[in-house]
Amino acid sequence: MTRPKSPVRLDWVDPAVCSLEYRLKIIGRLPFFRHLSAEAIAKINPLVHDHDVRAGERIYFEGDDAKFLHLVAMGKVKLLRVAASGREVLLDILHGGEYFGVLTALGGRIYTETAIAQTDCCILQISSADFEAILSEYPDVARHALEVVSQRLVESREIVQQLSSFTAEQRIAAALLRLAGKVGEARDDNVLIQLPFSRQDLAAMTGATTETVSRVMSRFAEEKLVKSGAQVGDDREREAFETSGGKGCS
Amino acid sequence: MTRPKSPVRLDWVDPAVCSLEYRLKIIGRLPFFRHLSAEAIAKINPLVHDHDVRAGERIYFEGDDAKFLHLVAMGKVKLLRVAASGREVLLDILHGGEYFGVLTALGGRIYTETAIAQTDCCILQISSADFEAILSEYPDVARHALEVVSQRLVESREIVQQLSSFTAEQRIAAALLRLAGKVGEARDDNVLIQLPFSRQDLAAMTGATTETVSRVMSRFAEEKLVKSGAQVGDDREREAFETSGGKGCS
DNA sequence: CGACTTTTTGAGTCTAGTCAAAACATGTGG
DNA sequence: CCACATGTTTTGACTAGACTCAAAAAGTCG
Repeated sequence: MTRPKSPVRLDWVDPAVCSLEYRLKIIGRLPFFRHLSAEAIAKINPLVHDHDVRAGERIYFEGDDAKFLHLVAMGKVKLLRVAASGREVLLDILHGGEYFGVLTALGGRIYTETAIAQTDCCILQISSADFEAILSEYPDVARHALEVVSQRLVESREIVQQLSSFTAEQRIAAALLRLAGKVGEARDDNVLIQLPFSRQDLAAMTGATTETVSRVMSRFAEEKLVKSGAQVGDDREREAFETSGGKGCS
Repeated sequence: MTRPKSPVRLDWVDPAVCSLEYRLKIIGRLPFFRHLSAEAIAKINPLVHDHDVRAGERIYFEGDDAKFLHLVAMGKVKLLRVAASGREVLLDILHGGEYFGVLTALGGRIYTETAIAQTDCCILQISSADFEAILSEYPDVARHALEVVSQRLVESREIVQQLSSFTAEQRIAAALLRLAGKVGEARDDNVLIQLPFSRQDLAAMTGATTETVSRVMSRFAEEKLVKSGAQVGDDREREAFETSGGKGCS
């Protein structure tokens, strides 16, 4: 276990949340299924297996047989790949309602990245075969999924552009803004990113080294652009932005 | 016009190819529609507008209103984004049967990248509204599209990993292998990439400068890993691989 | 042939990586 | 509660890979 346990559980998973009584509500709120009728949700419900995962645990490994489609019911999950050099590359951080695993379901494929619980999580799993059946029965699900995946492709290409054309400083700024937009909570005139998120994670997200991230973050802190740390009682790690614009962070 | 016209048209678009008589056949071969019945294709046919584009011409610009879904019937199209710094980033090179434009159709979005004909092309276009209608009428189209987009997401993330963890040399090698896999033609014990493809293009594809690409390619040529040039009469530009494995190109 | 573009090569510089050590946290057991 | 072990972050000095600038060489086309 490389990550120390947080002093406070940000996303404490109350066992009751994943109990049967709440599942219909959670499933019905997922982007994939939100548009479906209550009866349809009830029919899908028994196909969904829920699974509690503790922070730091692997949900699956790159290369494993892709038997399930996964949906984050609660908590945060990170997707990463490990290069031959041993370098970890953080591809995405997922939270409530987002899918991961494989949508290229036809044919038994393998996972192309590793999924790790960033916080304690509740994960919903649907077998590839069952998801195929759902797609056949409710064609609109495929259209919603198409929307979600297309959006993700656009984001991934945005990252490709940033990796190709930004300096380390710009990439780190862009990554923080991305996180702020995704998991940030508005706080007066700044944004709080409440995540157990190390310099290593940020380095893996920006194609930089931890040392470089540390130096850049120190510079940002000096310029009063961000604050970070496990401050203010309850928060494990936070980044608070004051001005945006600066440093040409597109 | 930054690119000189090629002495030989690699993908000369015979006007007849895009004539009515051939359209049904072409449309029926697209991955999106391949599985449909002849009658379905015939019904879709009138919704498809074909459009000849000369090498170097812009098909649309980043930021334009996304009114159409595009499909490459013939030729090669490159997708790129231009960073604030002016740096071009080449995101993908598309060929026969591949889509481009926007699949996040619901709601009038804009194109997130610029599309330029790399060779003379024949492009099929379907308006967003018509494509929506097709998705409703033939739900399997959405599933096939889902498959295609998911695959593209996996590829994009592969590139993210490479940009994050590879040296310039490795990125260039990986890009060549990617091109070889996609548009390469087997040739005895090597692969021919028959494309009008400048050092600039390769630089934009790998997040390197033209100078670095030139130096690396010279080194590869020295080691007899690749040959390149407008040699052998008809070919405008070619990369021929002998050994693969080398240099840790994953 | 001569204008133009692309590619190659060279020299100098700088960003970010590497290696190493100190400072800081966090959690444990005496 | 303190001292220690473990892991993370910060700082510093050095290095190197890739960029910039500049000019020559090679190709392309009218």
